[in-house]
Amino acid sequence: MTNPDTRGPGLDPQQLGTYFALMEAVSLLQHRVEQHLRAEGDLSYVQFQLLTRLAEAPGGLTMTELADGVVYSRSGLTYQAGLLEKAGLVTRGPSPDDERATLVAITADGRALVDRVLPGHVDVARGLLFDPLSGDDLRRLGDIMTRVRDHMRAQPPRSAAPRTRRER
Amino acid sequence: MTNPDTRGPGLDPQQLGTYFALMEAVSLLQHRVEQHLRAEGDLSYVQFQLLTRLAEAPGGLTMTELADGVVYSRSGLTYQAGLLEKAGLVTRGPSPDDERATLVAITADGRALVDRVLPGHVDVARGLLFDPLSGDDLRRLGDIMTRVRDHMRAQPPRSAAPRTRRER
DNA sequence: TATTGTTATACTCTATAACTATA
DNA sequence: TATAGTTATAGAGTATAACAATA
Repeated sequence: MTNPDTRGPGLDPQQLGTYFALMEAVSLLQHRVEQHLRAEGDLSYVQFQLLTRLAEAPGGLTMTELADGVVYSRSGLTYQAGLLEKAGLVTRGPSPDDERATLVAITADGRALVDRVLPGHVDVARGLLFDPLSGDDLRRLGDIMTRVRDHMRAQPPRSAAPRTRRER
Repeated sequence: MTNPDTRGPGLDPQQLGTYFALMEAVSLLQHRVEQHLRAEGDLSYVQFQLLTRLAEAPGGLTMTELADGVVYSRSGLTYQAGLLEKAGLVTRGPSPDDERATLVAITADGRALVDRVLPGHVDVARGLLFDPLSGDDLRRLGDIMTRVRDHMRAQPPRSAAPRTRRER
């Protein structure tokens, strides 16, 4: 009957509550932010992430560098980069350093779009996330989430070698 | 050139950093958690959410109640409920109170699956989220995110009446 | 008339595997 | 042989609109 008392250890109710509150809050935030980006710039959040990352990389990034941390598959990035290129927001070209690599760079239009969309984007985040927080809450949350993010980045992808999982 | 000094107000660098750290950390967390749920119980996170919600609703929930907070469209819920029903994890039947409503209830198999998957699920969350946090961090994060979630729940869906957005 | 839910459908996104080319 | 990237393709998920039934 999903009675907390009958479950094993490792299910600290406080951790569970914190975890669920975090996941629900961020899900709501993501949804609103996606709606805003789609309405304002016809962008998904992933595309927005790629553009902002490229906006801070003067010389452009290779596909591998660009994918890093955005988590998903190579082909997924190729797909997204293709969309951004078609929209004129990025360019793709061969890398001088490594003939295998593709260098992706943001265009002036891409920068303009980021600059146009970012203020409203942050307004949405502020209205939902920062409104109910004090200055001290904000500092603490920033400190906590920065540590958590760095910890997660350092975690091995859970399976650096599980090659096609055995089917039986 | 996306120079912070040339952007309007409302773009507090500390807020921005906190926001991005939060979004990236939770994205990574979601990804890992989805992988675990898929491998362990052949469930998406949304399906897991629906099941856990139903596990705490003795008499079952109507589709509308079940959808509430999970944000997405009616048809999306019908789709997911159909999958869960096909898998034998929930049942759907008419409501005695309102002939229009569908009552969704979790089955014994559904409960068993939740109970089987939850410990590992929390293990993943603990390894990624709670590991780098002190007890005090945890309390504070729980307090903050609970307030934020409640604030977000209270926010009007941004447009309680925007009926098909005018196309031009 | 408004609300509950389903269906049909189109579309976006993601992932796997096979493939090409360079290191 | 390993790495960078693309392509083909299949599958999951989501949203919109039209619809049926009940309040």
